[in-house]
Amino acid sequence: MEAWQKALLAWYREQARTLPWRGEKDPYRVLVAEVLLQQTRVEQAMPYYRRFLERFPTLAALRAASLEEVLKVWQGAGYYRRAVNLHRLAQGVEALPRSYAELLKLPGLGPYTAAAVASMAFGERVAAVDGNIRRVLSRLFALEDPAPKALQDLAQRLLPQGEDPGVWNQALMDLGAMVCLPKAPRCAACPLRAFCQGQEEPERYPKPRRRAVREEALAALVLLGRKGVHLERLSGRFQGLYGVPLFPLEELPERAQAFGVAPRPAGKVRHALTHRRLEVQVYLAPWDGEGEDPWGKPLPKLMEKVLRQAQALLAHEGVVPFPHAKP
DNA sequence: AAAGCGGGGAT
DNA sequence: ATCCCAGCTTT
Repeated sequence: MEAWQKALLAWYREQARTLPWRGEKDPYRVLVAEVLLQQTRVEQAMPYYRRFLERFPTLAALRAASLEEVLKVWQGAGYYRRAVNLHRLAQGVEALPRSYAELLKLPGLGPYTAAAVASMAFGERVAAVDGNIRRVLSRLFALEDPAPKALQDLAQRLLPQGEDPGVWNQALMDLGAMVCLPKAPRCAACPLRAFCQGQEEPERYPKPRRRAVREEALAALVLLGRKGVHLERLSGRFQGLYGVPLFPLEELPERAQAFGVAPRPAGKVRHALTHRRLEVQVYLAPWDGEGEDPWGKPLPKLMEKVLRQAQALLAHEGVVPFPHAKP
């Protein structure tokens, strides 16, 4: 083992974060943690991790649950396809496979998650490369824009012999999360400062990847039936969750005609996604149908905003359209 | 290789 | 306001 590797492991023994899934060996629990952590901050994932495992403590419990129950627990965590895939995975396998290659075949598991489960739960010697490790290795070796495969190969070569690969992967991740920060890295406190080729200009490694944020003009149609509001199961964006009809603003006339309603404007709602700014005009119309109480359904945050907007207007007019307004 | 897919915390 | 997070899937 090289000096810098020993230095990192020594630092990790002292400074490791204490997290609910640290030291976890149950592959199902590791899997749930890793899927929740995909593009999601540790602090945000934590409450979902506890709630999800309390409700679905085993793969069998998840298999026995309905998709809607699973999405209800996932509500608010974002990237809902993750929950759909996790549920589908539970239907598809009796038990989790024990190798990286087999894990990689499961829905929703890519190179990172398969490697994380294989190394942490099964001790397989495979490097898990997440955003933290990409940044740490880019700086350590002054790589401006390493290709994913090159990075994976590099990380694999760097795995120390005779060390728990799960511990090693997590040590690199903790360094990225606590010391080798994206902006304002704490190089003075870094156990690898004597070995780092990028510390003179850490902001240069890795080169930031920017994507344009685009504006999108949408309309949401809140149809008020006899018992509540008309809900659809959403596809594409917010896949699997429920909400009122949502479509490009210019489609409003044809959509209204298709439902046989004459909607009136009820204000607008803004919602930000990672690379989209949504401006949603809310429209309201009485509707010849049943409808339902939306608050018991798994709803994306955007739909909560839309429904609150509609409710606020109606409350102002003295109407209570659906029974249990969310507090 | 690039785009689509949530939500929220840090700066 | 912008960035980016223990990424994956589809095009």
